[in-house]
Amino acid sequence: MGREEKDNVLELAIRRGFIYPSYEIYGGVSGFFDYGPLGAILKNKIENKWREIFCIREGFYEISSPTIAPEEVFIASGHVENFIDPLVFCTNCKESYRADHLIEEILKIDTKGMTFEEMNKYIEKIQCKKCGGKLSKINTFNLMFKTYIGPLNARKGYLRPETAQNIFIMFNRLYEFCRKKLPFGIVQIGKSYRNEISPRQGLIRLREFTQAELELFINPRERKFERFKRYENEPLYLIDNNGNEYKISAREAVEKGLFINEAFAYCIVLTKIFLKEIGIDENRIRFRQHSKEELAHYAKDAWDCEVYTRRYGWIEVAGIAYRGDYDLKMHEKYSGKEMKALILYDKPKIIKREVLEPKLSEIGKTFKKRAKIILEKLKEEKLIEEFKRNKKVEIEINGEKIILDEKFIELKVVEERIVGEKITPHVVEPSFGIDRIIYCLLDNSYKEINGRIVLSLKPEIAPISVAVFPLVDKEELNNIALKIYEELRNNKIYAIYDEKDSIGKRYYKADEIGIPFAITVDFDTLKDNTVTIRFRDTKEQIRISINEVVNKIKELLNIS
RNA sequence: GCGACCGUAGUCUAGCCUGGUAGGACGCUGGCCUUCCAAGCCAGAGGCCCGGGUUCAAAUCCCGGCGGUCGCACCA
Repeated sequence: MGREEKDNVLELAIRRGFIYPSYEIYGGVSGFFDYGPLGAILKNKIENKWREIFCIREGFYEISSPTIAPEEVFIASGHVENFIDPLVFCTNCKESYRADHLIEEILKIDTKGMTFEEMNKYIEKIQCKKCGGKLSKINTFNLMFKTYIGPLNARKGYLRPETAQNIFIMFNRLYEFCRKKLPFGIVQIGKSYRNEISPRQGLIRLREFTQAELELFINPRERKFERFKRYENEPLYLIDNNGNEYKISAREAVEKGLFINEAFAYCIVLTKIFLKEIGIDENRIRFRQHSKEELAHYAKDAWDCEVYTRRYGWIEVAGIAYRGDYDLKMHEKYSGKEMKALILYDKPKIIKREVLEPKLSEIGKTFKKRAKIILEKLKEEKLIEEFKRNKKVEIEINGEKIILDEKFIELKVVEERIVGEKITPHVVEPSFGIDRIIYCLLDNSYKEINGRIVLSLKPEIAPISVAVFPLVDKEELNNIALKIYEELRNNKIYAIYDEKDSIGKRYYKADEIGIPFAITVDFDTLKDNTVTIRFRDTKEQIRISINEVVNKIKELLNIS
């Protein structure tokens, strides 16, 4: 895995302006990074590629929400309660442990649902694994950033630890927008915040990071998912939670029961397709199922998408979670607002039913204030049989017996049309860590060829698309090169111009930041109005007329 | 959060042990040279992570903080 070698990729990324450690002049703060000039373009291109796939091609709509939310949101979502680590440390040697893990390991007691006070009692029976010392009581540490909304008597709030909650909260609005039909999906790209205990490894673990998430709302009774068909043959590299490896198609994985349904498999495949399309080698992409212990508090099943990197081995860049109905149910409970979808039957069900219909005017006149209670009681089904037998019913209110005969009620047969059933949709959630993906992409693209560093980013993803150079720094060449440079930019193509140093040096520097094409104006240009286009990966050149340059570049970049 | 190691220009690094205020290389800026694949010439700018202590004097020794790497733990 090459753990000892230094991180050339990170070094290049910082040196050439992709990323910088944040707040450097004040000593830096771990877990935060700035995107520099090239990194910001790269990030935008990757996010737009994601949009291209999820929004344009797959047809899911994007929303954009605040990153601060009132406390209630995360009480309901379970993050206030579950997004914490119950830590204990040894009062002697300072070693720290997860309390729940320790209890399960040493005492073999299931800690699920246990309060911290209960855990504390068990912890008293345990000594430090390392030195036998006394363990402290549980220290809790919530990984969410806390804040206050407004001045005086402010409402408590948190910076969101995931973008997903906003979509769940807006479910009714979004369900309405999507014309009340399942399945439907909503996406969001935005910042999330987690106050990690020890952020490390550059872009891999950040305290503020960008997520791209899809919340796909489905009917849990449907195993099928219409759009899955077009992707079912995609080959996948899978590792299930027993450690079994599979290299099979998505369809086969569904048939083997590895995935809960086709919608889940569809999200797995989309994840792979996205990574492939931004330029990650598909042989470096695998999916690993979470073990029971790894599962988040909301997840019924989850698979991580991992990409292989030279520096860190396999790292998680996306997670596909089956959140079931957890979130909608929780928000329904805490907000008191119904959050359900109506599933229509093929044909409305028509149910014939006998009811005792009260004659309201008679009951009201006779029983006055007691009428309301009487009407409630009349809904009891057993009274129907009694009425059929005796043509009257006897009910009791506060110890008083009341007899109701045909003067007050009549037996009727009513027809009820039931068009469908309300259910809580289930959610499949692919969630992407954009920053990690950027790191993996840089790692995947980084090549050293005979001492030459080449960042072989796909042309459409590379931050700068074209470099324009005069072969040597001569005014007559520079002027032509500058004109081409200008024209490219006017055609919405990211380009740079450089006249310094030898041509070889300029090619080298362009290769290092992944510029796929270099246009060179040479002395032949003065004679016949042609220039060369040099290709980064092969160093080959073609010669074309200046007039064709923009169109040729557009063609190479795959834009029309 | 614990432990180990570490922190010198944009990058890599010499100097630290044996205190006397920094030297190189690449990069950067300007100039020269240069007719296709970085490292030819000249000139220039730029640095001891922060704070405190010891000392006549601290990049150097001590303490604390911040940051980094690795291991443990954690990573929804």
